[in-house]
Amino acid sequence: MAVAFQTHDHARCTDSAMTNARAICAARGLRLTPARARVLEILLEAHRALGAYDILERLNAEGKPAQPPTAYRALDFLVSNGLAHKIEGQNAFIACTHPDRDHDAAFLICRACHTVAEAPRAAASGSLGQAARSLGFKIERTVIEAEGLCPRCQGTTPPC
Amino acid sequence: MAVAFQTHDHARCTDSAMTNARAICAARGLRLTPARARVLEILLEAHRALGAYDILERLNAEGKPAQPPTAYRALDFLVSNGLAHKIEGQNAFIACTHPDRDHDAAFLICRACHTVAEAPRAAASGSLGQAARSLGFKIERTVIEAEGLCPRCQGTTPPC
DNA sequence: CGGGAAATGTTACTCTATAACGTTTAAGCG
DNA sequence: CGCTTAAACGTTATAGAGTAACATTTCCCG
Ligand SMILES: [Zn+2]
Ligand SMILES: [Zn+2]
Ligand SMILES: [Zn+2]
Ligand SMILES: [Zn+2]
Repeated sequence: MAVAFQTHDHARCTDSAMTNARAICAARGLRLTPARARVLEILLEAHRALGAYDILERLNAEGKPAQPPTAYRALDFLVSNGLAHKIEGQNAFIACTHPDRDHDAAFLICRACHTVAEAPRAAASGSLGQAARSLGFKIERTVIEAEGLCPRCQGTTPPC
Repeated sequence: MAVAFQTHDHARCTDSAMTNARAICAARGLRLTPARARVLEILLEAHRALGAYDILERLNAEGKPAQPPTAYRALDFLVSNGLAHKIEGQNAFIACTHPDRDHDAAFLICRACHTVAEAPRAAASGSLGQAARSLGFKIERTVIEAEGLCPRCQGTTPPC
């Protein structure tokens, strides 16, 4: 975990993540189309959060002129299937580092180098500070938001 | 705490919050100007997160034509001084329910009625789930983001 | 092969947020 | 009190993020 904070063989890191993503999609009957795969690659290469328009720029730089919906559709797919996450505090997206299952996650985001480490959700269920401390990460600001149903709305509202 | 989930005398609730805000600003030498006070009132009355443009609409409805910077400046002031918070997951703002000090906070947001309860940061340092359970809130999705300095960037980067 | 659903392309638009600059207001001081 | 100066505000324009709507293509499945 938190490989992002260590120097590592990043080409390998990206490759194995792509292979893993393909396997996951195959297993679940999901279509990792070229457009979606390319966006995931872009996210994996960056190893940090990218805005939808950053991704668009990269796509356009490759000769394929793309409009916003192209990027957002791919991102929606990746996020809904747990292959990427949205960093709400930055309106940006990042590839998931352990996409075994649909999951919420907790993030440690460096404001200096912009590296993002994803902590398994369990670490944050307990104390986020603990996870940070064990990584040597110094927290300056947190965004903690839980969405769901309040006591009054339970039972009176459809589950989705 | 979490008064938002209970029916309560909301006029009183709003009044006392405004009085409190005035006292805090006086004590800290901050200027709670009419524009800022009005935005805070609007937030308090709503008792839920409002977008900057929702606030603008209300301001304009009162005969004072206002442009975006007017709302954003007031919101920036309120947020930097701990009198309001930004809900990143919704690009929206909410009045703080216990603005004794500058603080991060954790939020429980009902997706049905949009009520927002602010849990003291301490509750989330431990387990957010625990705080939610004790309120009867059913969590469906969480946004947990910590910003700060990663091990590599500490010492090499100015503190602000 | 054909029918239908999923995915894409394309255009236009909405919502969110800030830059930049000039004017007003008001706190602080001799 | 009148002066200085910084903070606050008004205004215009523009940047950045996200979506609606509809036509077209792709591809799965029978
Ligand atoms: Zn890597
Ligand atoms: Zn993940
Ligand atoms: Zn608060
Ligand atoms: Zn509710």
